[in-house]
Amino acid sequence: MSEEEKSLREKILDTSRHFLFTEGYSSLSMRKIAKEVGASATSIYLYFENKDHLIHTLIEESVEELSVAIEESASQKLSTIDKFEAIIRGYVSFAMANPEKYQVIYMVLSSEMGRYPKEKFRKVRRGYALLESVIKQGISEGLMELEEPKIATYSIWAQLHGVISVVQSQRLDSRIDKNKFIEESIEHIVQGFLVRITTS
Amino acid sequence: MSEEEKSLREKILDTSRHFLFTEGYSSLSMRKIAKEVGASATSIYLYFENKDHLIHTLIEESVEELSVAIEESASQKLSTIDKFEAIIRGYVSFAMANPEKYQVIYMVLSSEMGRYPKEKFRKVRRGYALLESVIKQGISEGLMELEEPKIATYSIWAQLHGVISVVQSQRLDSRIDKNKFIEESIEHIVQGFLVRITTS
Amino acid sequence: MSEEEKSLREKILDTSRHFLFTEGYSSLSMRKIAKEVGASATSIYLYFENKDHLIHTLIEESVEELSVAIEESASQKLSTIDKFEAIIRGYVSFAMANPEKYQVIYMVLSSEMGRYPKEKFRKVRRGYALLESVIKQGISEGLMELEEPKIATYSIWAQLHGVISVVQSQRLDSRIDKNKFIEESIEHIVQGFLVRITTS
Amino acid sequence: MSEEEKSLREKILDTSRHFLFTEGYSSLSMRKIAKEVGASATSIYLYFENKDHLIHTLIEESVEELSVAIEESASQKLSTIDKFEAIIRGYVSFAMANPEKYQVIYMVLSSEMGRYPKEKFRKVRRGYALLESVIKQGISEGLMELEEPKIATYSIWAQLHGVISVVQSQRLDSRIDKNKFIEESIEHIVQGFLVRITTS
DNA sequence: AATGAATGAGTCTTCATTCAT
DNA sequence: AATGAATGAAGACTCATTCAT
Repeated sequence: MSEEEKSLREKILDTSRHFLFTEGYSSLSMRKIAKEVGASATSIYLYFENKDHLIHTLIEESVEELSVAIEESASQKLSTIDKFEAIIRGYVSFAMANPEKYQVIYMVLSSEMGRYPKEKFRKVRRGYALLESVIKQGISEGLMELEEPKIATYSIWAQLHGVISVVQSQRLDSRIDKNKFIEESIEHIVQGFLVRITTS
Repeated sequence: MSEEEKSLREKILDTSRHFLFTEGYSSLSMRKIAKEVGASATSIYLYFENKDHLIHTLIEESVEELSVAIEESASQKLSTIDKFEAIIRGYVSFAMANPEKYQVIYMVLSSEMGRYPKEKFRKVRRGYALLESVIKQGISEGLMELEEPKIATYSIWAQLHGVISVVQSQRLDSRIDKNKFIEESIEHIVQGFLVRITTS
Repeated sequence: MSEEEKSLREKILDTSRHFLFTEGYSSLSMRKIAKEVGASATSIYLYFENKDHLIHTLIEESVEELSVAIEESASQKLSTIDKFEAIIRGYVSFAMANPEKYQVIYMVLSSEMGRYPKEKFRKVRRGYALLESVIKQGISEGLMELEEPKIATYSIWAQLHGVISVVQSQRLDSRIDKNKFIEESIEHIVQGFLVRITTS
Repeated sequence: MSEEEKSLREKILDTSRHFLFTEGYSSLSMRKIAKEVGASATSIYLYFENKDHLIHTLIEESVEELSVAIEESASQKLSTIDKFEAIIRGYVSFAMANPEKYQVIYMVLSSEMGRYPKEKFRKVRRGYALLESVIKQGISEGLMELEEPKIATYSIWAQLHGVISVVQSQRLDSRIDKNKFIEESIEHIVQGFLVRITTS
């Protein structure tokens, strides 16, 4: 019973996420989802109050998974510098391994769907908070020289997002190797924040 | 007469761009546009063959303006390092001064609207090409130490886009000052690509 | 329940057929049909994929009914000459008893709607084939003297159609009695194909 | 001046007739016509009050031409039997030589466009009247044995129309040669009306 | 737990026609 | 003689959602 139930719910979420990824918000339709999962359109309403709730659930789950991924990645490291990199790489790895889930987080939040309840954003903050604390630690250890750790946190996030989204939206020049592009971008971003005495 | 004429076409473009910015592609409708400009929906078809053409025009114009902005910004500088920074700042300045036009370029190109004619993308490349050439010059002058200028070009672009889009989509923490955020981000991005012999 | 259900589909078909007959293909509209049957335009799409499918269903059903009518009419006769006449009269009787269904078959097939799937025409051939076989039999029995039975078959069909369509499209002189006109026309057509040794 | 004028008017008529023939009444549009003739849609209204008037003109002209063709054809013959056949062949020849003009007469008159002013039909009668008078003559000469010449007239007309329309609407089996089909049909139709003592 | 029937509002687009020039 | 601008009405079709079962 609850098995079957969960199964359909899951199928609906997966299908919705996939459509969102491949065809965009504007052509996401309850009927298409229903058809794809092999149920009636009405059935979707048994699990989700309406289209917005369905999408909100999608976002929520993705955000949660991303947060967990980052936390796990960081928890395996000991030194501050390793944690710093682990968070960054954890973020990118999640995005590349789960493009559909990653995209859902950003795609839908923009202008298309402003009604996403603000309180639910708390969860998103978990990741930011973790990175910020590591950066603060890094400053105190002299690894970085930053006046505003909060700004640095958001800036790193933003730059990473830019890099990932360029790759995932296929705007990257076809002659460029994706992995190399990502690897080099990460290095540049990290370098941009580290104190550069190392070379001396 | 010719004043009035140009005016409606322009009004349609402005209104469309604005709706695209505030409400997204999915809720952009010919009827809404018409209502907003105070004309009948039919009238739009006097100036644009259909919805796609209208949007393509929007994109084309924005891309063109952005390209021009970057080129002008760079042309006023002499040294390579100044040109490098001028391109970056020209890009960001355009984006911040014309958020709607900037967003149009990226928003609509994603999955929602894949049918944008590939040939028209040539124009977009103009900016990339300029930055790439400056980077190559920078390498030859020993300012940067990069193996793949093309990757660097795209990486910078991507990072800048990430920073701008975070600000424009209002995902930035409300306690952070936008201008400061942008300024610091630019500095970090630039630093990430320059040779750091300075400190030695 | 299942009564009501079948009813709406049927009502849609009947109404469509009637509109097609009275106002022609060009002014047949989903909205009008919906209004007439007392349902929303959307509801039509519950029973028919689109306008074309609706019309195709109409054609298919009419063709089928006509075929059956002809076959039944012929099957009740024994001699070749009787079968020959029975087919002709069966055709005409069906057309006169079901003018709307008859017209649907021809009206819509013309240039207005070329996209009727070719394979579905097989059914139409059933009637032709039957008449052709009877004519061949008639030739072998010396009743008719024809070199090309296939041409004769189509010619009879065409002439009958001309006669019926003149009547049904109300192009007949108002002073002429319809039934008499049809009766005499049939006789002339039949005479045109029989060997005229009788009088000798 | 009147040269140019007539030229555009003529072009409009020709184009309309052609569209009517190739695409049917439902997709005949003032704008398409205008585009095709290289004028503005508005210009059509300089020559024709509205769409209906345009089509009526089309019909009127075709009817007139057909009438003339039949009359000419008949006037060259002396004997009644020759006149009889000449009318029939004149009708068919006109139809086959001017399919677009022929189709206009029948296509549009049916249900699609019932509003064609009844009085204008007088002209159509000219052809009927001629055939009827020849048939009456034929009866008095003992060539035909018919009680109702008016019915015979209409019946011949109807049969011929059936034959022609089957050919022109491409409903004829592709294995049948058109000319042979028409020739044989005419012969059968004629035979159906002649007294058959001749063979004895 | 699941669905078939139904719909009002909305989508883009086309049409014949008018009006001022 | 000719036209560009404009529009109200209508076209087919899609959508999210509700309701009774």
